[in-house]
Amino acid sequence: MGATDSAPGRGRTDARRRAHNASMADVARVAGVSSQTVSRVSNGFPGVNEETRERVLAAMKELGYRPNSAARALKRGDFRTIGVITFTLSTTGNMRTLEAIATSAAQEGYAVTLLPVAVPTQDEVRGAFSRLGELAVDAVIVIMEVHLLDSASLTLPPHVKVVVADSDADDRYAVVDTDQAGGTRDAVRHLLDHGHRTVWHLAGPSESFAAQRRTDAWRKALEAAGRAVPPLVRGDWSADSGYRAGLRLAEQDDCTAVFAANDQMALGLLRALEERGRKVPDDVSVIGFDDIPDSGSFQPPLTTVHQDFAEVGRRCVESALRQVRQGETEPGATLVPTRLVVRESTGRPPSREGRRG
Amino acid sequence: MGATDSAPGRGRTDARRRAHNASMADVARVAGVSSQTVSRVSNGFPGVNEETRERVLAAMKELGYRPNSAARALKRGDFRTIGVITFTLSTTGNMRTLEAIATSAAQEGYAVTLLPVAVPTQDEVRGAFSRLGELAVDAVIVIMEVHLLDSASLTLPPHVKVVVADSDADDRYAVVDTDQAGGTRDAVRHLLDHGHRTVWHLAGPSESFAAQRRTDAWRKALEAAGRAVPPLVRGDWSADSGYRAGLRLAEQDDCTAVFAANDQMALGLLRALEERGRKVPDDVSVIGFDDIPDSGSFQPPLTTVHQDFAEVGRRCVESALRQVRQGETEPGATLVPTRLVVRESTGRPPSREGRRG
DNA sequence: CACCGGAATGTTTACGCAAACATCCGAGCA
DNA sequence: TGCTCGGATGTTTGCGTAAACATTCCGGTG
Repeated sequence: MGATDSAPGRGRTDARRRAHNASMADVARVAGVSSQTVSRVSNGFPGVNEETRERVLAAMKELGYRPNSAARALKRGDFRTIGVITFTLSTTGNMRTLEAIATSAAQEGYAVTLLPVAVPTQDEVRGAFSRLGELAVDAVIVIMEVHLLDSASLTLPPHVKVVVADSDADDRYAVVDTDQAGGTRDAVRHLLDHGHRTVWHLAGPSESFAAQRRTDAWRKALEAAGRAVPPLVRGDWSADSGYRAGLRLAEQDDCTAVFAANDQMALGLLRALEERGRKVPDDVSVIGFDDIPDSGSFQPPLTTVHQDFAEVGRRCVESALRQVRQGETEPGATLVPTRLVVRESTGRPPSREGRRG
Repeated sequence: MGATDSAPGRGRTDARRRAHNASMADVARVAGVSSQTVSRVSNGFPGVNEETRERVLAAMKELGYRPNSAARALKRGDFRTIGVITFTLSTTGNMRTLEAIATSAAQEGYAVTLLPVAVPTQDEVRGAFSRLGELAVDAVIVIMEVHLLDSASLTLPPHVKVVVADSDADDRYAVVDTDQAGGTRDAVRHLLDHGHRTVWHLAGPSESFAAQRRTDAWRKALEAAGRAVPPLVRGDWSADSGYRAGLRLAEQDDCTAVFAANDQMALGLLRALEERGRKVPDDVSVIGFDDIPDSGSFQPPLTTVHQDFAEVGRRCVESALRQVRQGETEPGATLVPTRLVVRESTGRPPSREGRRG
């Protein structure tokens, strides 16, 4: 019953964290100015005498003043924050993109908040989108297959701007994507140029748009070159699925070149081929996609298509902020180019005799 | 003049986003109650007639009402947000930890905002910490070597709670760490149990505390078993550094077992040994640390120490929220156990003849 | 029948900031 | 001298919410 802390029953109003950061009013008092002047200094606005400004700055420093972002957001109507919706971070690509987003955003004075989606179902995604309304963000970047949210019932707060990374181009949104088709074309041509008659394809899961586009581009590149299109082999992005597919491919002795839709599957593929006694690149050439950091250490080092995730992230932020600042959405796609990284897993096909009818 | 409201030069006061989300007042008007009642419904407080509550809920739905988090934060004095400070996301561990943090936080109704630090220097880190004050977070989780911020000059807003993940135990903060020592001990014992006379160690960079602890534990485990402690070989976590170290290790024919401080270096090591004709596991056993997803697809599949990053993330959030809720810091370390995953890269040493003096 | 107690609901207020508007003051000019 | 003009600064106001406090209305009670 005793007044432990200070006055009894003082009825701490609101903020139980009293002893907290100094407010503008505190600074104003110390500096002997009005809080409005403090505000001007704090925001670097003109119209403050140099001498006054310094007095205010000194007071700020003395009190350890930090603007309260909640009050700012409430007053200004924006949060200086970008949300990132993602299903999983466990792919190199998503992660690197996220990292670039965070860095670029930070440079612009924006924070990044993560909105993880537990299961990639429409409901979950829709849930994430609707939570958005109360989630203190000015824009969202979606790193995820967007067909998950193509339902028309999707309602998201009208002021939240959306950018979609690395996914299908829904024309309602701004999309930033790697040039999947270009990268694939380069990969296929690289193999054909080495003399392979055709190129097999270890595709990613059919639900993935990125996988779909690589597959389409692969088929198109072969057709354009007048080559036969071998049957499709599918994996699920994992090294293990690549291994399993590799066991099957090792049986096809007319298979001299494989384009794997990502590096991890290529890793499994290499192991399967090795196990089955098919030498890479002497018997079979293998090319991947992504250029994950380890791919130079595969056995043999993997030739692959480098994706510039950092650039993707950067452009996502760029587009998001442009939309926020202009106050209007900006649908349309941006393509980030890829680069072929030639290492040791590709070479000429084995000489012809013995195969063929 | 003018005065219509949409007159030219209307000077929209504050929030230029007028047509925005409905506010409590709007809901109150529609439901025919006071905004306070709306607040009570919104927060699930008692003392509202069931019938009234439903009327309010209906109004909310009709208007698509979403509480404004800025106003909430301002009023309540907390942000329901956890910040994560990290240097890079490009290691599997950091990334998986981050993912678990985001998921756990979401379950508790907390958002996660990312605070990337460009360069891991003290100044940068200190900068990140001081920005924290205005950065709308109630707690921070640091995924980073803390010795970067051991400077006493580090001042962070007094109300922000700190949890340090996977790093050294500074007794000012709560620390959640993987049981590096235990995992290392298991790895070394596993090899010794297979009959190896001693175990070499491919260490991580000396700046890393995690690396340091693995090295210490490795040495201690060997000493405890009365074995010789071979010279230390150092890498920098990358597969490539593992490869380079592997080339050197391949020269040591008394080296029959290597404990690599992470899986990526083990990957490079495997390649180097393979290239030099040293069979794994017949000539040399290799064991890693981390159990990254691909390690089961290495050649051969890698025996390694599994780290439960998800659990680390979860406990970080747990500790952070406990601190936030109790309003006081809670220094002390928590250890998350590891698990040995035995695959095919470890076995008995080759028979002795031919070696030895 | 005046009164009490408590549930349901309403009114006031303040959170920290910044836009809008108001004021003050000295320099320049007729 | 009286006036305007513009830079420097102060005052008022409101953003959306929720705590604190006030009011209303009810059945039950002495």
